[in-house]
Amino acid sequence: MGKQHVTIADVAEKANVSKMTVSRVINNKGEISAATRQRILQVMDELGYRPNPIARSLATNTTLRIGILVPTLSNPYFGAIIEGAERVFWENNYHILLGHTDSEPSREQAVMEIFEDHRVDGVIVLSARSSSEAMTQYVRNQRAAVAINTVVKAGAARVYTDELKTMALVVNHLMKTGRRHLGYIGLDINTYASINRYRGFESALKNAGLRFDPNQQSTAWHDNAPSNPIYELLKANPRIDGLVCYNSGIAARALQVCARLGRCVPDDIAIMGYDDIFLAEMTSPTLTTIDLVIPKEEVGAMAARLLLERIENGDHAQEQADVILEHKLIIRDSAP
Amino acid sequence: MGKQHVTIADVAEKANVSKMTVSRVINNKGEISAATRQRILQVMDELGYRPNPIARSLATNTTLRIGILVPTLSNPYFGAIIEGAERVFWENNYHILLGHTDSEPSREQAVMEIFEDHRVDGVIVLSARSSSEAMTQYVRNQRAAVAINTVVKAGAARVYTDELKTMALVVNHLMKTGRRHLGYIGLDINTYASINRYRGFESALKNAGLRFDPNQQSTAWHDNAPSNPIYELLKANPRIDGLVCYNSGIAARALQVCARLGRCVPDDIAIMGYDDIFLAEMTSPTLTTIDLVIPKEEVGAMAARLLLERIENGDHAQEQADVILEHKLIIRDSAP
DNA sequence: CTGAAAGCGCTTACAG
DNA sequence: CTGAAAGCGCTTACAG
Repeated sequence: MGKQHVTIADVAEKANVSKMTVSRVINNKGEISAATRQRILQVMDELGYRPNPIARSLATNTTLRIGILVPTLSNPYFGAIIEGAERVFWENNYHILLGHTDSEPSREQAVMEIFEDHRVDGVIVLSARSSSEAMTQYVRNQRAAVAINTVVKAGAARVYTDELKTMALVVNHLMKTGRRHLGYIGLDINTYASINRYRGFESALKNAGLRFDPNQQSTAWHDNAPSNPIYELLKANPRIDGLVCYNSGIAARALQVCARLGRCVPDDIAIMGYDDIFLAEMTSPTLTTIDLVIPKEEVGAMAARLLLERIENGDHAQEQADVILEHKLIIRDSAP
Repeated sequence: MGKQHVTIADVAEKANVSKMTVSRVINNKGEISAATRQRILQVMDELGYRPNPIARSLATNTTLRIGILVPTLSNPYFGAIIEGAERVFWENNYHILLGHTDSEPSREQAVMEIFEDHRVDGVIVLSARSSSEAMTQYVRNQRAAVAINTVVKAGAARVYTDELKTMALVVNHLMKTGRRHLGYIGLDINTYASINRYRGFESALKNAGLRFDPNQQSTAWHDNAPSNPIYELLKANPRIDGLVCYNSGIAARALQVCARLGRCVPDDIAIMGYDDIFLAEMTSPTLTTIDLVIPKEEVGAMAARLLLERIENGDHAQEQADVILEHKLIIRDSAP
């Protein structure tokens, strides 16, 4: 049925003091005699008093609540980041209001407005897809913000992956092992990562002196596509001897396609995944991938710390605190 | 910087009416003349008025907020359930306060108390590990509750998997394909699923007329264990010709162990996973598993609907609405 | 059809 | 060291 809650007035009455005095001991501020302090603490204990955060929020205009905007929870990538952030928030008595957009960019605005309405003290935005202008506006209406892999011009600390540098790492590895005809399988969504990973691949090829041939690339991967773009790509471009995949799930599918086409991995073709998930160790051959240098949980924790700092300093005027995340190679059998 | 918010008083003043009247149009209740209604709506629009849910919560003692207790977000199993629930809540204007326990049973109480403090209208509890008595108590202090794969005596609608029936399915499948010496690899945690899956395996063996030999079972799997319990088990029991694993991740590891031991899957030994994740299609051989008959998102959605019903009917006196989740076989190559 | 008053459970100046 | 009053932004009876 839910409990009957005891209020500050109940405590005040039983302890024979004013609500003001009770409030003082709750918040540990202002002078107060040791005796009454003790008495009040005891009464609070007897009555099982717990302050009502809603009333406090209304009075102080502060909520100890953080909004996290996330496209999906089915992807453990986001789960791990949120988990890392939550640990920091938990220690600091902040709680999380979930802002799930169900991977619909059109819901991002609604979610950000709900954060405003609920007066969250700050927001963390994960891989949002709104335009830079729109996101800058949404963020300006928040009290503090951290954007992870999300384009935003100002008003937020930004944490993002350096896809150009990462793709250079990938392409160099493939070059060093003798591959010269590189293909790419991307993802058909407009996220920061998707766009920049592809761009990074393109410029890494150019920097390496290789020709970038759009016909050897496909950004059309879709889990429920009627045709299989990996199959089409490899079939149409038999010269491809190194295939870079947007993520390790796609790379695993690429292994299956190679088996179907009778192309031997890694002898005929090297396959590279992205993100070192459990799956990467379980395929055969196992997948060579790249992974964040720091764990995803630590990315979340870092974002949380940045946000708490911004909440305390209380305005957006402070310098942009950009944090750039780097990747490292995890070499296994698909691209030794 | 955050926005300056306009209040009901601002609207009232500009529209030349009382706050009461504004409140009536916001909530669409009570009689009101079409003219003033129009005027107020227009003023609200001009001023960009949005009601403050905190103030409303304080006044109505209702929050449109749901607490979800979850052990971890790194596991997409929970992510999918929460995602399904969120879609239902979103449609009904409820929002989610995240109650992450970081897989620490000791945090469950704290999280449930935070839910109380924040006056959530209801809670969903996922795979909690507190004792049945403790959980019953925590749940009694909430306004409404749904428990998924969590032991609780009363006060909550319960949604849970029928592990006995499921294990009968698994064991029968292995029997039909000629396996007679079955082993089990469990997980070393005290969850509803972990305990009952093992029990289910035991009773399925007995019902099938097979001997249950504790030495052929291991519940000690741990991702960071110094030794590999799968290896130990198979090494010590070379007669095992069918291995049932607590989940598909463990089953994938078992495939690796078999390769190491030179045991051919499925000829020498059949391997069964549990939960049909993407990984199960990507191993070689691919994994035979079982999976929920309805998608995990639907489990979440169902739990959300149950909870909303209970919130509306507003008390725990109503009958226990137990929902039992069934599984089906997904036959692949590791146990054809 | 509309409004003045009180209240939800806290905190914030301001007095003493 | 302690308290009376006002206020945070809403809603809920109660009047008229």
